[in-house]
Amino acid sequence: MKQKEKVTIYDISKKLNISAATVSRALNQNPKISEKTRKLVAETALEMNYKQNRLAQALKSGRTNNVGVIVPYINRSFFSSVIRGIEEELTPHGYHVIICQSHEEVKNEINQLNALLNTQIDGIFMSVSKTTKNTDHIKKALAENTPLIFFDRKIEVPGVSSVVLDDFKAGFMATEHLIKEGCNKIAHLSGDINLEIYKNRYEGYKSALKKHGFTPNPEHIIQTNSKIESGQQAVAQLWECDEKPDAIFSAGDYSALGAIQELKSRNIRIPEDVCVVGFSNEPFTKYMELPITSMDQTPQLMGKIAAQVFLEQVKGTKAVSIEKKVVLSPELFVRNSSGRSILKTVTG
Amino acid sequence: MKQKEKVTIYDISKKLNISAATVSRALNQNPKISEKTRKLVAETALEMNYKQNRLAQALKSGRTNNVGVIVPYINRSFFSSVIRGIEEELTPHGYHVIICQSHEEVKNEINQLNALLNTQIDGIFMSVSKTTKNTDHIKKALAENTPLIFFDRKIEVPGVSSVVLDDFKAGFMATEHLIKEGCNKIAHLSGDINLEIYKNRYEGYKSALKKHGFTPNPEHIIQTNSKIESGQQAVAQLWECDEKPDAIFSAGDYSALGAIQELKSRNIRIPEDVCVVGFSNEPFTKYMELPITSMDQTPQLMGKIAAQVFLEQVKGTKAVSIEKKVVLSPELFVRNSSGRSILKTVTG
DNA sequence: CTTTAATTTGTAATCGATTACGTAAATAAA
DNA sequence: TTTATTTACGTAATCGATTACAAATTAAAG
Repeated sequence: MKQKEKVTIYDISKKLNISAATVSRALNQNPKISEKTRKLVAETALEMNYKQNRLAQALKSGRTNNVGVIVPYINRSFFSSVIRGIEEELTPHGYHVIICQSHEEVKNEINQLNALLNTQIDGIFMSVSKTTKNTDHIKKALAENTPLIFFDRKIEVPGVSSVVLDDFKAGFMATEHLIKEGCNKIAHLSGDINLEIYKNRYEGYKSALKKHGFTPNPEHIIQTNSKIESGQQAVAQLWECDEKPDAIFSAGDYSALGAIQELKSRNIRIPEDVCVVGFSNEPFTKYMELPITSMDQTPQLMGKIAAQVFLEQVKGTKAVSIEKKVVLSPELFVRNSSGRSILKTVTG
Repeated sequence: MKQKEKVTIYDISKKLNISAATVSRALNQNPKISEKTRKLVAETALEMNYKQNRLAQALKSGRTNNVGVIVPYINRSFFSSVIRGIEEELTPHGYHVIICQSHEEVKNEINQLNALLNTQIDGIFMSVSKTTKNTDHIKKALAENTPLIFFDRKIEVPGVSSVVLDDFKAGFMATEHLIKEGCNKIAHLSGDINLEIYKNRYEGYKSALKKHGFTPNPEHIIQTNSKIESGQQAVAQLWECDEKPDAIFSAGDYSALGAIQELKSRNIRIPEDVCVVGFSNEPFTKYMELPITSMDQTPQLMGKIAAQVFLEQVKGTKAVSIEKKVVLSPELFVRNSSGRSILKTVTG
């Protein structure tokens, strides 16, 4: 098999009897090179099939044009969509996206982060794992002066930019929507309160109740994970209460789905008896025969904006640490699982 | 802000008054280094917080420990799951995964491929775009001696390994399943026949019909894209035919979903009047109230195996080009959209 | 106590591109 | 024509790690 015949600027310089420095400058559009030489070099490079060795360049410049993304799992609609957004925004700028999974384990998160730093990455995007409490590894990245941007799931670390959803508002909107549909005993299936996002959704929920003069019933707040079964169990538990809910606001679509399944198996009508609202606008929510109302997080936009924040950061003066906090507005897609007033499915 | 204080082997060598070569050897477990020195270096490296500069190492060795993955879109359940498999298999070996999207455009595919080759990637995994016909860009990668592995969607190029589903068998199985459910006028919603996968599914379909003594009705073969609307239109078109189908085997889950929606709107009962089988086992298929029978492609396994093929390839003698063709078996998940005989949903 | 062999470490080149500094050539000014 | 300026290009160091080759040290053998 033919060896990789790597053509270098030295090969070009030999062929043209000029110095490698001149070749380098010509290729980099350095103004101190005559038009004649520049053209000659460009042509020769083309015909010799020269390809710049980005490793050498990276070693010299300290920039790799690679960024890393750390997410719990990449095959979740939300995360893969964010990554798509990042990729599409950065590719035109010559960046490549390296992906890593933490599997929701802070241990993996630390390993992946260190591995990325070690690879001389130009920046890191991350959504912290559920088990992340300590921020030492993040501060370390910061100490190495590597731009770090949180998206969706963040943790408070001074100097770190973030792009997140307004989860408080989202929780508020979802709850208020249910109130306007005539519900007044709204249960909440929360996620892990250790994560800011779930905490904020919960706070938004409480705030909406308060605004409309309702008091949250502690029995109606149930912590779930993002699994279907967990939603089923939650309903089973809720229907043990003295006061049965007439609506469920779930902080996740899968638990909302499970809740709906359990409600149906109990012959409870949706949305007539109980309204259900999910969260994330997972693709499946709109495909159901009973399409599920859900909160959209605009993941692809989130990725694009995170990428833009990164680009600003690397363009700016290195000496100054920019901390930018972007908060995206959620969008509620009202569908049949809660839209008592709508006649036709909004598939938006 | 504090500058990146990069500790190099020279810093260690100065501190210990030994040569950088010795430091390098000590850190690399070179046997020609005395135990005493090795330990001393290891300790000093640790306390100085030394981190190997992988760029320098990569430049010297020619290996970056990065691999590239090119897929049409990363936020498709199938592709993101394959990527997850690749990532999980390669991370323990010190590799990082760089992802690129082709957006189903061969132009982008070529750009991304070249960009990856330029980055001195150690290997490339790819699923070709629908518009890929010419293989010059792929041969170029091969000429540069970069391991290339196709997964799912491949194109015949000598010397390229591949990991694919047995789509013929899948098409055959799906069709035979429908025949066994008592259907004898089975329509097929095909994908783009330019892609081998769809061609093979179609061939498998025809072969199953033939085996059981049926002749395919050309009017019952409809080319769709993988969109819901396309499935709806297909049903509309099929129900214009003189002979209405009593089953639909769709080469994609979204078109199957569209077909089901359209059938329902025409008050056609599923599975009593018409059975429907989809393809890919997208998450939503099992969440529907009428869960959809679908063919599972074991994407995560596909990714893992593709990664293993890659590892074998880089371990083997560089001089020899290994061409390995792995074919995975599909698995049919029979659900209510076609399982006339099953009582309860198989959610598997 | 030499001589030889085995260990351990140092020197310097290398990977490929970039760039500060310096010089030769070309042009403008005197 | 001579001097001053530009303009264009070359020399060599640099990024950080690896490694062929050589040298120095130690151990073994005679």
